[in-house]
Amino acid sequence: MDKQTITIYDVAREASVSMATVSRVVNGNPNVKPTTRKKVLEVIERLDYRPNAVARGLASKKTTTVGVIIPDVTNLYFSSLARGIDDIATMYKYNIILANSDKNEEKEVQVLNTLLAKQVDGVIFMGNKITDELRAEFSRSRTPVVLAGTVDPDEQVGSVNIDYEKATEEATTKLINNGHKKVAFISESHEEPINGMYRLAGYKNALEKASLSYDDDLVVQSEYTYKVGEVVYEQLEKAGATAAVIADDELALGVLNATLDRGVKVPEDFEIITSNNTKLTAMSRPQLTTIKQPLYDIGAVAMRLLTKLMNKEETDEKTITLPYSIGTEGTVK
Amino acid sequence: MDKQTITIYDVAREASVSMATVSRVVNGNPNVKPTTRKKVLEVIERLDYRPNAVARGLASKKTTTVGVIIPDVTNLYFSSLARGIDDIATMYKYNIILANSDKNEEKEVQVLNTLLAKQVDGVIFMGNKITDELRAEFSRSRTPVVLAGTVDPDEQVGSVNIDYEKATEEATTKLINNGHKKVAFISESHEEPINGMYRLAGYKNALEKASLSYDDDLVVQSEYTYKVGEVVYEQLEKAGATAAVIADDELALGVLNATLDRGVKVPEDFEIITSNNTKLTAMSRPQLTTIKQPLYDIGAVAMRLLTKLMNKEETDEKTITLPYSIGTEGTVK
DNA sequence: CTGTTAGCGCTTTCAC
DNA sequence: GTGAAAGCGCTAACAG
Repeated sequence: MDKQTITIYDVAREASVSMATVSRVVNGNPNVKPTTRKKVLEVIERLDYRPNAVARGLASKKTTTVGVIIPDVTNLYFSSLARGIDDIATMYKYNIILANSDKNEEKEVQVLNTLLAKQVDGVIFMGNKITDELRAEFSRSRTPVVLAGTVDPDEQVGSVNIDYEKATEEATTKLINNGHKKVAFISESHEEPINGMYRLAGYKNALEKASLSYDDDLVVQSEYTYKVGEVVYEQLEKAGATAAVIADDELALGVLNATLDRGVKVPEDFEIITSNNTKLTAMSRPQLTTIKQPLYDIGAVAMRLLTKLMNKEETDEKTITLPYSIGTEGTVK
Repeated sequence: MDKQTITIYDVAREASVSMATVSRVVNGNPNVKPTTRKKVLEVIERLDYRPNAVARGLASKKTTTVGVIIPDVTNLYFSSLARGIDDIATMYKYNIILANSDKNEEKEVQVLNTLLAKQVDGVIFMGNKITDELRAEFSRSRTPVVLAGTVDPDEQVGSVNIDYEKATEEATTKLINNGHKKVAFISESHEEPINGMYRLAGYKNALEKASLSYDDDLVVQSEYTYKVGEVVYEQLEKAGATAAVIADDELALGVLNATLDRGVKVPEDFEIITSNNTKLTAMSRPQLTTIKQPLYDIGAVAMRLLTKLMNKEETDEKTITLPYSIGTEGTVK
């Protein structure tokens, strides 16, 4: 039925050695006489032997694959992180099982469980809020977990982020310094720690430092989609905002275009700073100013951290904060 | 060391049945007395038993995971296909191992091999040209393969695409009908069958039907990046083009912005039709007209086809062509 | 430096 | 309807 699959045993027989020896040469174990190694290698070549990673995984209890939970691959913010993750994973000989969660708590738990059932050596999680259930699953398994672009106030697992509070404060301040008195803040639900705890706090800090009062109408919670740009802009207009810090690039672009479509001049009459530094920010006209998060690096560093955790290496710090700046992209790759 | 992992054997003992029976209830085999099933289920619950998918994979020779080779997840065209793939995969209880290839032939072969070593039940390939080496690997393994958004003239494996030739012809004709005499055609290397064989042919067909002569200067081969838009636009300007069919959305957006930055009116003085229907097309100002490929569906149908192949089901047709249209996106999701 | 021997945790005949 | 037993293909002590 299945194509005659050749096993380590076949190689051993043909090379007149034991399977242990074959295993050794396959795994690069130095304790093999060069002559023997050569002989085995020849047979492997001749028979076109390919080690079965599943069998190896069962025997060694290591699968060299890590699970990656992502809200949506078609979201440039997350796919950029994913790219960093995959590159570093490949560098360390890991593969990635990618699963979309749509930030749906039920799916997240469900997917985490199938990942663990598949014996992944580690998990990288991107999402929102770490629910209690999720946190329980994380600690129930001994599998290391790293959050990328995702924070958990209860810092039990590894994580890589930027300082959202400071970044948002800086962005807001920049707008205020540009003369805006009514700066709006738009993000998804404040239930999410990144928004509710950090970004919002940063926004408030900036207001306070500038002695501006906080106005509820200037704080809008919205889903992160391009198409709601219209609606959001109308709310901002009604509230009299002349500038906005927006937590998502697609949404920011939607607001930008809605603004332009109404003949409002950007940035002269309405100024926007967005937060995710995806390539979209460089593709709009005018270009969007953004909190320049090192997207690829967040993913890459998260994966690197995970490799350390998987190897039980000493790690100085499990909660990593990467630097950011604010500006426009000069060029996109 | 490892957390005391509980196995099927523990469950069997606790439930006073054989592991065969436990296996049966776990796998929903009907040949189990309801009472027994209930008892086993209770023990599973109590012990919090989770079947080890790796062991299952080794014993059953099925991993319920498929490999997905993608040029770059951060490319919206491909990530949209990937989303369709993952959704259908999930629906059929498969997981996806996602690997970026950068369209690099060496990486493609390398990654395919590690995927096969991991005993994936099937492979979905997105890329360019299927090199001979790749084709050899495909047929050497018994693992079913489906190409998504990728054609192989030698139709040995499954594939899902649109009719690139007809679509490009239609796009070109549309531009010609809008009064353009000098329509350019921009794509990546003509070595790629999609470009060299189909799109280019479609472009030529359109010219011919309109009795326009083919002009080499109007045919540009360029990498698919936003930033080369400038350079490409300059070539088009020099060649006197007043319109262009562009094979990639990021590139098209680059050209669009370069055009606008020069004060040229779009579409009045320069008209563009792009080809990939990514959300970028709706986010530009003006919006880009595009060949509206059903991106998500291409991925979804490819995955569905793969499930059939993996189950050795009868399939009417392994080469699937999906419909397209030409226009602008009214709204983006 | 190399071989022997147990498993890894589960599926799958084959009996009963 | 249920159990016993033989692997799946490989790693990892443990000898020698």
